[in-house]
Amino acid sequence: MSVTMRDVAARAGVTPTVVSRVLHNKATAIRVSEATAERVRQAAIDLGYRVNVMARNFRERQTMMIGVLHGIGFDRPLLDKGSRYFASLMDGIIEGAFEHGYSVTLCPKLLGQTPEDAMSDGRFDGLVWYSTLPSQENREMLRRCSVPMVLIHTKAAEYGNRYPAVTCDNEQGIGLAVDHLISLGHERIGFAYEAHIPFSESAIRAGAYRSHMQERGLRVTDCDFIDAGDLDNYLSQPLRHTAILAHNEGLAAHVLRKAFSVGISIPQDLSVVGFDSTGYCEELTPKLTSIYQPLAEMGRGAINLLVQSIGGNTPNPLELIYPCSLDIRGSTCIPHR
Amino acid sequence: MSVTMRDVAARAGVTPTVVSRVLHNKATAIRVSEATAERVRQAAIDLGYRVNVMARNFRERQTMMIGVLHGIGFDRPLLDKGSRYFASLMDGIIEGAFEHGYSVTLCPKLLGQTPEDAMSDGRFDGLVWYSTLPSQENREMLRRCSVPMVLIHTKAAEYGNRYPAVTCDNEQGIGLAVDHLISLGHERIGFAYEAHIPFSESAIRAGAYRSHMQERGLRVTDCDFIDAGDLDNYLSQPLRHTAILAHNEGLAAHVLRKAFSVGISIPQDLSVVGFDSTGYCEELTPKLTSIYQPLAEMGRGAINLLVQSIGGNTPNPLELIYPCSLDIRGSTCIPHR
DNA sequence: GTGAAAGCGCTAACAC
DNA sequence: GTGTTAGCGCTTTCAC
Repeated sequence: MSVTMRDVAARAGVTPTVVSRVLHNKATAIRVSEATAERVRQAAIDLGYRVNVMARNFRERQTMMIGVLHGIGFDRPLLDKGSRYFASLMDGIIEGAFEHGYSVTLCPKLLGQTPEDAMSDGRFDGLVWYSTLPSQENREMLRRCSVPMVLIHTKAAEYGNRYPAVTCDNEQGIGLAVDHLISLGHERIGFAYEAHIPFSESAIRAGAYRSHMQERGLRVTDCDFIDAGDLDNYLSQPLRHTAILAHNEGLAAHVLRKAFSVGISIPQDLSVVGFDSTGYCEELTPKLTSIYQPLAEMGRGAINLLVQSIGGNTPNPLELIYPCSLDIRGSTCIPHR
Repeated sequence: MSVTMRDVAARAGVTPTVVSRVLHNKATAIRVSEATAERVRQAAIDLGYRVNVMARNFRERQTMMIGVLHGIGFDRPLLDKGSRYFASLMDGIIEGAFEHGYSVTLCPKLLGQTPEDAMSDGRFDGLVWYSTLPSQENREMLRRCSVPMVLIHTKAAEYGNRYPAVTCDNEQGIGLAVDHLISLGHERIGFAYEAHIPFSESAIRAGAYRSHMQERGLRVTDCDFIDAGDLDNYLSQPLRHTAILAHNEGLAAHVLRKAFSVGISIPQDLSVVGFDSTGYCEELTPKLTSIYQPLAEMGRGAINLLVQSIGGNTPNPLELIYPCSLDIRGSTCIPHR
């Protein structure tokens, strides 16, 4: 049916071996005469020959494909609404991968019958894991996986330093936000998060908030942690805080909406700071002041580490930590009282 | 190195053939005794056997992969800023593909050395093409491509009805928007688009605007078409229109921003209607009234057609046209004069 | 410089 | 029910 090397070889009056050498630019290294090479090339063009990538992948045991386990443990869809978190990361990943000659496959669900199949069946040369849920099941899945992998938004230590990992500097980022609010004059600052979902970064951010507040001489009690599920209730009572720091931009946006619906003015009545700071923050009303983590760059950084792993090298460094900055927009101001 | 069928066969005391049959659930069809089957399964588990997907793909000549040529001819990145057009489509495509057992690979650039390689080298069982630029180069590339393909946002006729295609009903959508504006009392309605980019849909929408206006007894002249590049200039002069219809939501958002920067109030001074109506419109200020095309569903629909093609069937229908609706938000109101 | 031969792991005719 | 055999298209020793 389709044109193979055999056909090209026949037409050029050589063997498939030679064709292989010519078509992969090994002709000079493994000595093929220029005349022969030219004949082979011409034959390939005449016949409209194309390598069969699958045959080559099979033979070479590499696919030049990177799988992105995106959205494992999340409700889909992920790109078309709300926070641009995944979108930003994906842009960086796709770009980084293509620079190294890899293409990127999105896996909203796991491929294959079982988790192990999914990931270690030769389909991908490497994997990007960015489920942020450190469940026992995930841990088990990763343990069984024999393919190079990079973790995003997880500390390498969390999985025994067996995989390279990329995070932002959550502590520093939270510090920027707390200091910003304090410098505006806020003292009663709450932290909003989704208590029932054990995001590992969320816990880190919560901890950073607590310790940074205390360093600044501000008391933190359990009442200062606001669960996303309680937001309605929280906002319907007299406000306990003059500012809220949310663990990500999606939740911050949620606070904005809820506040609007019950007549609380942002930022006059309540300052709000988010985390992530993608284009989404620009689109909200008011525009959301947010801790910026360079997601696209983190995606590219993750690919760099992964490519090292795939090449058989120990990624260096094993962990890439990106500093955050603070994008001050319209959702924060000095407190009214 | 890794465990193969041979190993499993040896351990179970059978041949690879039997293993293949058992592990692909053909055991009953091709009669394998339950006892043997069980032994094989156990051996596979004991050994931690996993199919080598590449070997299978090679052998079976199918990869269960769909390639999405996204962003060909566009500046990257595409997901993290601005319109959610691509994001919405991708969500539908990914979801649709997974329902059929396919995974989705994103190709911001073409793979391989030449365009033909890129697409017909056995890597993908099918392709989604959603470059919206009907350039000669694209046309040539598609002509050479021997892999099943589906076009999004292009009429099948534009490529000789050789590929199934998915679009929205642009004429009907534009009609909804024009009628909405007319019913509010607008008569001077302009159409904004990017004149230098030959989006095929853009031209269709422009044509639909013209004819629908005329049907409603409103005159359209060349002055009613506003080029994106001229927006600054256009908005700095006395407004020629009371409403602007933009060819997509990205450009509509641009109008919103420009208007804001020169002190034109939307919608009081100028009503604005976009096209697409993704989550992006909700996030803008004011929220953007927009013609809705069901992008995620269109993505799924495209995959359905593609899967039919891959299966060797002529997609039926060859063309899927989705009706639009109108999402009225805050960027339109009655004209002041 | 070029070719012959073997084999990657899997599947499917076709025996028996 | 199970095994034998051949081969998908490619690359890579190793020989000449």
